[in-house]
Amino acid sequence: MGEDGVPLSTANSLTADELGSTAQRERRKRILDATIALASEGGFDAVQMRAVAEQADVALGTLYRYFPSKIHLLVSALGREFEKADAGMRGKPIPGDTAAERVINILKLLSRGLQGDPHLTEALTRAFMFADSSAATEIHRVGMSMTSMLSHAIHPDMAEGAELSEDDVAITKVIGDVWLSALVGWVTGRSSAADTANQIEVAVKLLLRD
Amino acid sequence: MGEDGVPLSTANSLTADELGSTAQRERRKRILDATIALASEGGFDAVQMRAVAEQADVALGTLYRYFPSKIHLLVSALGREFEKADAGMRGKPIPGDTAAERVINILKLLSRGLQGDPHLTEALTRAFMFADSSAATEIHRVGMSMTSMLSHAIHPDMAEGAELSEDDVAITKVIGDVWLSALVGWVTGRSSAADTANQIEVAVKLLLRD
DNA sequence: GCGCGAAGTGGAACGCGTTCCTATTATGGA
DNA sequence: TCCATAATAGGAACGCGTTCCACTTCGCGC
Repeated sequence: MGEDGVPLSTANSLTADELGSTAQRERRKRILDATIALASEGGFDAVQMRAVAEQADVALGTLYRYFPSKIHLLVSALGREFEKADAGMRGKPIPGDTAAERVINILKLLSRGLQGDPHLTEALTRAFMFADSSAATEIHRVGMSMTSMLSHAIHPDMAEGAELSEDDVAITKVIGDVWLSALVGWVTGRSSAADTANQIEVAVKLLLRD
Repeated sequence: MGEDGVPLSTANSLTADELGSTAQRERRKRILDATIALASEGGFDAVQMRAVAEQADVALGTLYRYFPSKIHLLVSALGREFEKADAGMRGKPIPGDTAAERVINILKLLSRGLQGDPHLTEALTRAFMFADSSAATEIHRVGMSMTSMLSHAIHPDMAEGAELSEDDVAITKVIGDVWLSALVGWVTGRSSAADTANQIEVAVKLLLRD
């Protein structure tokens, strides 16, 4: 469905660009800000649609016009945060002599950012895990940010639009998978932050041993 | 929490063994059967607590007495299915000359079993992803089955209670993670069954190249 | 057999995601 | 400027997970 980035016409969130008026872009921003704020305070359960609407100063119906479900809303918020993180990393060199070290460092940075706000992380991860194909567009954007950050770590001096080798793509995917699983383990209280970090480190070392 | 297998006293599902009377064990079985049946027909959404109660011929309150939430219910059902699969594999030799081949084969078997019943898989995976620490006991059992099956594939001639090397444990965990992520991707409609199979195969080959 | 506490029944009620409807307000073209 | 149309407000209503409660039945020591 939608093969390569081009979304089908299924119920999508209104993206920032296709919003005509300034007022609308601001509404959208207010909604996402409210979402992040509530998630940050109380996690997934605290992001209640009525509460988001009220805090963003929009009607419930309007909220649903912008984001067709709580999941879309949270995944979109996650996307915005990831893009922020990705943008923040671009430019700055990543510390580490080998690809493995750099990948571990970047994931640590990300994790620290996330674990510094456990409730937010819980909310966003839960949403990501629960999303179905109707949120494919939003999820794809998150995946792109992730890939971008990891490629950047593996080949720091690569040009912006350049592509990874097939093997590197495969490795990137696996690392992303492990990271996601580890995050789920942490979010669901199955493993500690230290376990999580370790789990990722072990996986990266197994995969990037050259 | 509950470090190694010994559960804390948090809200647990009533396990099969600690159920005194035969009538109770049968009630529990009826409930899990109803759960699997409903999940198999219509997936996560079709497993409605009222419907489960009715089909299992049990009052709603009783259902909640046995399983404190829909998540506990589904994860317990998943646990039963995994243990069934694990038990079914024991004894039978796994085809494949190398550890990698055997692991891939066993995962294919599992996936085929699961993908043969997409709705059921969707329901169980969703539940697993959404479970929090209060379902730690049930989740732990699923993890044990998974580990058992994978160890069996890596070292087919190993004694029952024997333990894997540290490296093998790490590899097992990573494979489990990838499998879970791939499954989530498939369940949420982000990737096809073929993609999923391929994703796992690539990961296993990356990890078990000796 | 009797009584008592635990377990089960049946159903009302509550919370939150979601849908829907009507009234009001912005917006942009003739 | 005025009007048609879309967008928003405000809020009622519905579905399903979950909780609660009054009542009945079961199991077991006396």
